[in-house]
Amino acid sequence: MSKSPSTRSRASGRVTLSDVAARAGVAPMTASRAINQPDLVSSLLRQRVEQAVQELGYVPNRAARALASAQSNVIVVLVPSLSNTVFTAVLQGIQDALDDDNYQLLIGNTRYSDAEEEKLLNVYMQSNPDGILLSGLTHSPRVQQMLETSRVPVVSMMDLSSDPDLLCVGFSQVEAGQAMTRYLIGKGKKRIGFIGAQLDERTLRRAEGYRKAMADAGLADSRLEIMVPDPSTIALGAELLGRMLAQVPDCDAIFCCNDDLAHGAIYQCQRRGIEVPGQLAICGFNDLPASAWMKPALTTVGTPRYKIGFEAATMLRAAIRGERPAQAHLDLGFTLMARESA
Amino acid sequence: MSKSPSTRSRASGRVTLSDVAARAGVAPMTASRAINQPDLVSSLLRQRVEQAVQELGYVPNRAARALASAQSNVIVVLVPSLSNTVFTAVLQGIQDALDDDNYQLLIGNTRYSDAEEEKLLNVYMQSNPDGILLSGLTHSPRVQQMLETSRVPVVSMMDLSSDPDLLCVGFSQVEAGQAMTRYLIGKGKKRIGFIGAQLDERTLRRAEGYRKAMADAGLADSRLEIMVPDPSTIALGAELLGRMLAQVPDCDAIFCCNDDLAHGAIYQCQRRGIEVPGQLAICGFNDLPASAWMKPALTTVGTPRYKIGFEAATMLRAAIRGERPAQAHLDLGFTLMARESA
DNA sequence: CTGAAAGCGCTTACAG
DNA sequence: CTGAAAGCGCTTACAG
Repeated sequence: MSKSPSTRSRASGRVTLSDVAARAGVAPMTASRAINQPDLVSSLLRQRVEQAVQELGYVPNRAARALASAQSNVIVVLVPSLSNTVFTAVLQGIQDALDDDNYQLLIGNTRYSDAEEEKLLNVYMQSNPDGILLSGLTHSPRVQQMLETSRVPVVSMMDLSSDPDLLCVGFSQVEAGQAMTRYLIGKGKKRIGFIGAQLDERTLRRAEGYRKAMADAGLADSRLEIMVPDPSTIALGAELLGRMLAQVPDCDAIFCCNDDLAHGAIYQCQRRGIEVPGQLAICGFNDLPASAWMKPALTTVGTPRYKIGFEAATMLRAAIRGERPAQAHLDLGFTLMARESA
Repeated sequence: MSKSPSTRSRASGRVTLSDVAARAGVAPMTASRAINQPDLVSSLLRQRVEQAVQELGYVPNRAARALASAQSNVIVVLVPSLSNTVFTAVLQGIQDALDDDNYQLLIGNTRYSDAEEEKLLNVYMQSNPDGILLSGLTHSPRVQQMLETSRVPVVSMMDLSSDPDLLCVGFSQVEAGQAMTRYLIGKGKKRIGFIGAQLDERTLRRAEGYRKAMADAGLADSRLEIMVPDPSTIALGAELLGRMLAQVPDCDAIFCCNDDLAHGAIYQCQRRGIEVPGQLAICGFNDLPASAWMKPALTTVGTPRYKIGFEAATMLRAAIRGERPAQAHLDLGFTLMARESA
């Protein structure tokens, strides 16, 4: 195995490429090639190396490889939440797109905090990533600076940027918010409330779309908006429904910024004996699995989250190879799912 | 900055510790200490180094550090799913427990597959992890062998092992399945069906508990069990409810191996006009957020998933430091949540 | 408290 | 197709 450790040895005791080479009777360089570029090695030596790898149980040291090659094969992914299935679907898409590429995913959970994002990126930059996938378009100045000076390829997920130089994959959150609001207006609703939580970028954009549509229809009224920074949960949806009805008793529809809130609002209506959509229409955003099944089935906006992850990772991979994507902004659209609740 | 690259230079162009040292007028070793063990450096030199770090925007190279120190500061976490909130809660607990420890989490999604787990572990072992967190107790022989030969500390999450040498944090899935079944029996139910999907380790153990309780009560009947390998979803729960009623028309209760299935079963009952729990009692497992809110509120088993992650990471951290935990098997228990549906 | 030397385990860049 | 030399950017292990 390894040379017997001298007094000053710092050897880890693990099997190294040199051990494999020695056993196979070749130079380390040849062993390296036999493993990483087998076509460049004669089949005889390749077999001897492969056998030595098996016999010794050789595991390559990724740190050494990264250091020598100046290539980490690491891709950093930053998402605001791991408990929100929207982002776990995005992650699934990313993993599927990168499946056989030997990339190592460094997944960071920013918890909807710019400061946390900055902290995570700071640490992850130490791994010298080949590429970075970010959620959303707005980031702290220091994050933007880090990204610029590092010159690492970046793809932003979820929304569409107005900056033509930025690579992004998603859909227009503003238009989606607008489309849902128009749908409610088209149903004859006049007093349409908007419930927003978390107040992340996407919620703010959806609210922007809501406001546009309401203003266009001459229905705008700031009392119809309830915006709170708390995380979106079913419990919060139930609570905010109550607050909305107290504040605007003649409210005839509520647009919840996501399905969790909408579920809570509907459950609360059931408890209070409010008929949905007869007395009050309720709709959500994202089309979670339960939405199609609950009674009444939830009217909501279907979003291509899995595909966003898949396409963003695909775009990033191309960018890492130095290719320019055909379109820097990939619009994956959204789907209004008209069901029973509105 | 860096020495001007000679013809044979392989320098990455990034700012290195030597650049910082040169700027601060100290040896690289002193710069290293000023950054990593500031107490060992005089305040004058420390300040000069800190300033150089700022001015140059130095980012340490983690690969170089790992190679030189034979310490990766990487912890590998393998979970069977990222879309199941049970495991995202576990991850949250892990992250919180490891927050300021400068560990880098390598999160692998095994997708409930032993083969995938093996593949992931194979790749992640290349990062020379300091410790490993695994879900479940059963793994492929090659995984077990990899873990043994690597001598890396491992903590298993979710269930309790019978092997005293194995570190684990969780609760008895068998006992939990048994407890829920006894609860239904105590409610006077005689024809209690069991619906299991995915057929992962935990589902099989819960089924084992169900069988024990049924046998103890003299109620065992293999036709009452429906086990399918498909992933647990609301849609599947709806479908399997139908299959169960077709197969066992006089069924008076159904124990679903998790809440997703139970939600689907309840929604299906609503569609079919079956009264829950009057005509048919339904219960689940895990107590997802929606379970307390839906009508009827779901009777289920509350599980300490966040705490499992937190405690497992804490135990692993101790093991990495070479400490033996007070108890190798940490039982965090479970809670029967008796609500409306059963 | 500070630093010169050597080494971690690989790959690059040559040369043959 | 094969290999000897040098280097990646840090830290260990000494020595002063």
